[in-house]
Amino acid sequence: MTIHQTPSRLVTIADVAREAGVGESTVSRVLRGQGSFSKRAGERVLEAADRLGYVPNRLAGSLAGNADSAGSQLVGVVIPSLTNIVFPDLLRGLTGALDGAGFQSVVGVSDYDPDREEALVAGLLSWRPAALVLTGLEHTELTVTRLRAAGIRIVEMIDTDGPGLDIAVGFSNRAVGHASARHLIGRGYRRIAYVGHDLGRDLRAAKRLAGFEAALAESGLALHARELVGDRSSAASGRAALEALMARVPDTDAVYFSNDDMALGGYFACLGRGWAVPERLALFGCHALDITEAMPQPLSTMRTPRLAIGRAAAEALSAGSPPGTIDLGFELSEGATA
Amino acid sequence: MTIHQTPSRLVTIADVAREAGVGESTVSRVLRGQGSFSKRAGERVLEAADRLGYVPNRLAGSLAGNADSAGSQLVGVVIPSLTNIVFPDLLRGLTGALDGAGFQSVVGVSDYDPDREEALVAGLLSWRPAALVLTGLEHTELTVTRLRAAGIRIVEMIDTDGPGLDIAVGFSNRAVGHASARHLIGRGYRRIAYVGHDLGRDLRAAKRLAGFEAALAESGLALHARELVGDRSSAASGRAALEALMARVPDTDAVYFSNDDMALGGYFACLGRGWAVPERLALFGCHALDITEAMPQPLSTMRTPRLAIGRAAAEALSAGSPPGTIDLGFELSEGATA
DNA sequence: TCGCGCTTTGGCAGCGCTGCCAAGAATTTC
DNA sequence: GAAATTCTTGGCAGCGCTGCCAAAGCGCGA
Repeated sequence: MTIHQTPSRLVTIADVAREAGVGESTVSRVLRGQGSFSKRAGERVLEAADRLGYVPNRLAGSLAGNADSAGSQLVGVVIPSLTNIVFPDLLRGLTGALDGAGFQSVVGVSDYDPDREEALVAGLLSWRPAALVLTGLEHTELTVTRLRAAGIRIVEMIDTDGPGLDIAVGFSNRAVGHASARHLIGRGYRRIAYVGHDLGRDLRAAKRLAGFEAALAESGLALHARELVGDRSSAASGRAALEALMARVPDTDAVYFSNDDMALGGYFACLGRGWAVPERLALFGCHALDITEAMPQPLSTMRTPRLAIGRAAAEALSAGSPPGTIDLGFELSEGATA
Repeated sequence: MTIHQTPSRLVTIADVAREAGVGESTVSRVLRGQGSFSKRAGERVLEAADRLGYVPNRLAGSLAGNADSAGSQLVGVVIPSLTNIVFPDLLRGLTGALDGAGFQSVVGVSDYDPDREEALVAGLLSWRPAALVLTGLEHTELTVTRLRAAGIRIVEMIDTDGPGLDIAVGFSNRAVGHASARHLIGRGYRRIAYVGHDLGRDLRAAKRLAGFEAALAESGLALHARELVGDRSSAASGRAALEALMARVPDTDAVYFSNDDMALGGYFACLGRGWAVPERLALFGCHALDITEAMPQPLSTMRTPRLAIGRAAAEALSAGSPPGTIDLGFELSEGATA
């Protein structure tokens, strides 16, 4: 092994062409396996490229390529959070499938802030991505304008309760909330409370609650109580919120949580206080996180197809699906807590 | 609002120059706030850019810019997993700080596979990133060769047990394992078992175990038993593995888990079986995930500075820190399970 | 009014790559 | 054997931007 000096200039296609004794275009064709070239040329180029340690410069490639529209093979992704495991799951499905199709993901985290999303979208667009994948259907006016002007494919993940900009992949959060309430009502619970995190920011959770309350109303019921924590969704918040709720409204017989991690915290509160679940208090979550399946009593929750959403988003993009909504549904995970 | 046709050609700097009645260079200077230009020119350019909805093309910018080395403002990131919350945490710290410094992250997930990492690194390098951020110190030979040849800054996160390529930010996994064992020994446990996931892939977990066993050996002890699941780390795996272990070696008095989520699964197993924690069985985890702090008995574990590692990585890059290792340490989270 | 030094400005050559085109080589057809 | 067809190939323009340079504009003292 030789001492390696940082080369003053990286190897370019011209270097490879010289080394292989062919023209630049030939190198380009061989390296992309496109167009026609002789076997001999192919071998020489590949050999030369290896010998020089050539790494193509996609920046240049994308710039030169089809300059009209989607130049690059980058896909911009904006998710609201990495804390809530829901979004890493989405990301996993997305990047997994995107990788397979030869795309790279540029990721931004908006922290549930529309203005932050706006800034991220602007930044991402400057890389001339082939497409942009966002979370949710709500965006600032400027964001929408920019997205329209960019003339690229847009995917909005996780929410199908409303018109999308281009392709929407997800499920109806309203329907999830509605079905959750139906389940609790069916089980005979009547004094049902809600425990959630900041609704102003997490609009999907707000939609679930709206669907939930609608179902209650259909049965002549109303939310027995609600306890909101300003914080982001977490087990600790769920635990604290449930304890606060029960101190305030002790005759509550079931609780609907904004999220499984909140519900897990609630379960911990019950364990700590010795409240029998579901006899004393029933718990119902959302999303069916892996963790809640390992609980002594598996959590009653709604399984949402997070991985599949990410994958479907990627597939819709690489397949060039027409605009529209792809509803992947959800499924009751019966569990043993409600 | 007018009907918006996808423009056949996106607005370029030349369009802005024409609209503003100035030269291209002036537009470039104004837009980047670099070099000198008159107030008047500045205003006209900004106005024109807004009017046309100009979005700079960073592809072109990076290509033209300082072509010698770190052209772009992209930073490549490779993490092994998004399932294990440890990595989203790293990513969060990283992207947060990187955003602040004007970088965008291109993310790849290697799934703990060195060959996959190799492919991802090759792919990321083709975007001529300003730097690359990897996880762990172990890479294929070809990966190392390519990284060296790229002549860019490299950060390796989370592991400081060995020589890094450039900048390493993290903590000593060996030391974590060692300290965990010291704690258990100090508490009087002697029949200590290990429950973990696939060690061949998660090399950091393997290093922790090595440190753990070394500490045991220093006290004249050895691992009482070990139970490995081929699966990835999860609460369900932890639960199943602990039950299998206890069926096999029932006199175990403490268990060291590869990870907090495995430990949480173990805790659930204890709850289900009615094993008193820590009297019948002590549990010790790793990483101090948020969730485990909300448990009725907080998990005894090691708090690792995941967010800080991501942040420190970003800062080392933007500050142009010299090569070397940044050890952020770790901290015992005493909890109540061991 | 002129000349000097400073600020401001526009033109132009690339950055590395791909698409297009036309020329040359190889192959086939009659 | 000549013409027609196909396959290979290299040259060159240009993607949108920035850096460099020289020219133009400006302020001010002599």
